Amino acid sequence: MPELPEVETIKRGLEHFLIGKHITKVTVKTAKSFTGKSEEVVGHKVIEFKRRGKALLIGLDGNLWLMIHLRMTGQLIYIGEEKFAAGHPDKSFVEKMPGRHTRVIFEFDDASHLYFNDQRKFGFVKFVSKAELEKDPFLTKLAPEPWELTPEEFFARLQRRKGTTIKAAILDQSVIAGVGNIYADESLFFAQIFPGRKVADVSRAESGKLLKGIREVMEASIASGGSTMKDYVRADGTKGNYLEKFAKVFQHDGQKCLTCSNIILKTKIAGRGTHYCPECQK
DNA sequence: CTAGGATCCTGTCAGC
DNA sequence: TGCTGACAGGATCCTA
Repeated sequence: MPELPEVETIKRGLEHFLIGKHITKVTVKTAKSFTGKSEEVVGHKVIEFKRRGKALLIGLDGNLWLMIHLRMTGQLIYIGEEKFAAGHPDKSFVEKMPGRHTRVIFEFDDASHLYFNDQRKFGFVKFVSKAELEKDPFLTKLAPEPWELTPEEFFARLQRRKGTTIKAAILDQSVIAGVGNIYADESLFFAQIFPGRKVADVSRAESGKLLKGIREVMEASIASGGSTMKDYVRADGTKGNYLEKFAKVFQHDGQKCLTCSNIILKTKIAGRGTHYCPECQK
């Protein structure tokens, strides 16, 4: 579930807390969730944070990296003097750690902890050298970030997927990095394009508007803090939903379109639940 | 090569 | 209440 804006939010939160700290212990509770020799992570210092698409990259001294992908249900929870939780928003944000879905635990030299939680075990932590990271198949296939793609290059990359739907095309990480199901639906609403339209029928001008939509929707989400504990817990203590801050169609099926008042529909396109306005999107 | 469906895994919810 | 199937903010693998 975490898409580019959520991972960016995590990156900004964690770099604030972790840069300069040494890792003193790594506990792998679920073998599937960790690749590499976890005992060799111990003793290394956190140097830098990067993000590529939906992948979080944590640079350690000695040219070593931790690559983390949250996939559908991953979340990262930092607990030290302060607490920071982001990723798949669920009640673990406010529960005691480790929890039922905790897969990997990192401990730091100030006794703070970072918990990698993942209900469905699709996500992972990989410990690799710089050389291995550069050869990682996910990263080598990954398209440029939305802000690094020119409209011309975006249009050209879309043409590689001419026979499929526009929604399937933008979910393809080799076309544009970081778009997932929420931002696909939201950006297609922004661009007034029906998600099931064939790529071949999307004009150059429309693809330009779509790229603009992807950027703007993601920027709005990042500005609001992605999905974090802050969004999950409202000031009055009730459960929040960060989607309400920016989503106009995602999970709005049955509700009125904010633009035209027609009812937002939900269907299945590209194998995914797809929300759209039948009046605004053609 | 492309497109689309199955698959990995666990939990929740709607409908009998 | 208990069961069953569908579905869930991802990416890869397999088949046609």
